[in-house]
Amino acid sequence: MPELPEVESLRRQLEPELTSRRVEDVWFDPHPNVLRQFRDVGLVAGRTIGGVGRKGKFIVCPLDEGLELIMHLGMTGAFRFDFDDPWVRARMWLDDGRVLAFRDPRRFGRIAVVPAGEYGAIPTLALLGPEPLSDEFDPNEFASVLRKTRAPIKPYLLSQRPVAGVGNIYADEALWRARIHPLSRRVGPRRALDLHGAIRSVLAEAVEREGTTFRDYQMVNGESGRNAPFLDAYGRVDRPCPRCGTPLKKIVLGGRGTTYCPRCQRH
DNA sequence: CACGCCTCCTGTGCGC
DNA sequence: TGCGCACAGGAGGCGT
Repeated sequence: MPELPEVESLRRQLEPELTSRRVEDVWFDPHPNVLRQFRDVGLVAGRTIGGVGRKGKFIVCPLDEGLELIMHLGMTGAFRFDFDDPWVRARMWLDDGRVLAFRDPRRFGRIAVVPAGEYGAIPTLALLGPEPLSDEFDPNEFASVLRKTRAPIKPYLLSQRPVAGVGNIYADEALWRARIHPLSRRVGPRRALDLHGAIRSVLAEAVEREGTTFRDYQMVNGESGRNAPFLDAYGRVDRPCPRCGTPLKKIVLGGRGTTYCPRCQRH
């Protein structure tokens, strides 16, 4: 469930704690499914963390020696300090005596150490679209990209290619706000501009509220994000559309639950 | 080659 | 009460 606002909130919490810290040692769960998700994690031992950045849903930390630490929370990933339970999949001992724990019950999270900027082994990061809250997310370019695809708009948004960081919750929210049907295969320039604005506003508001806690997402201190009560579409099947009162409808699209307003969001 | 479907994993909540 | 099952959804991989 962590999408851009959740990952950005975590990044902001981790940055003051991790910047300039040296990683004394690292441990990770030898479970085969964890090993498949992790790549060269041992290389972080002895390295100093230069900062905590973010690209879409990936946390990207520059290390010395020209390396980068890439962390992705998957569905249930979380960071805690000096924390232990059976779902901790990795630990990093820091030079201030604290231990950063990566907790991930479902083992969908990923951690990798790569040469800085070399993302060939991480395809979604290599092909990542523009950062939605930065100037690189250009409305006209977005419209032009949308014109070229024939995929239904929602799964296309989830691919991370037209724009970075949008997941299931904020895709539903942005499409509802822009009044676009999630199955729409043709999003013209006018609607593309609406969607561009909706993505920006939905994400920016959620960042301000430190993310949406629907199930699993927790901040570094264990607290929940405050955005859930402000959701208009996601998770509100059969409840009235906040705009027109029509009961919201739920379909499965690309294997994912999708909630939308059958009246406001037409094909 | 873009697209669509399946898989990975485990906790939760529902109906019977 | 207990069981079985659908569901939650990140990204990767593979078939068409």
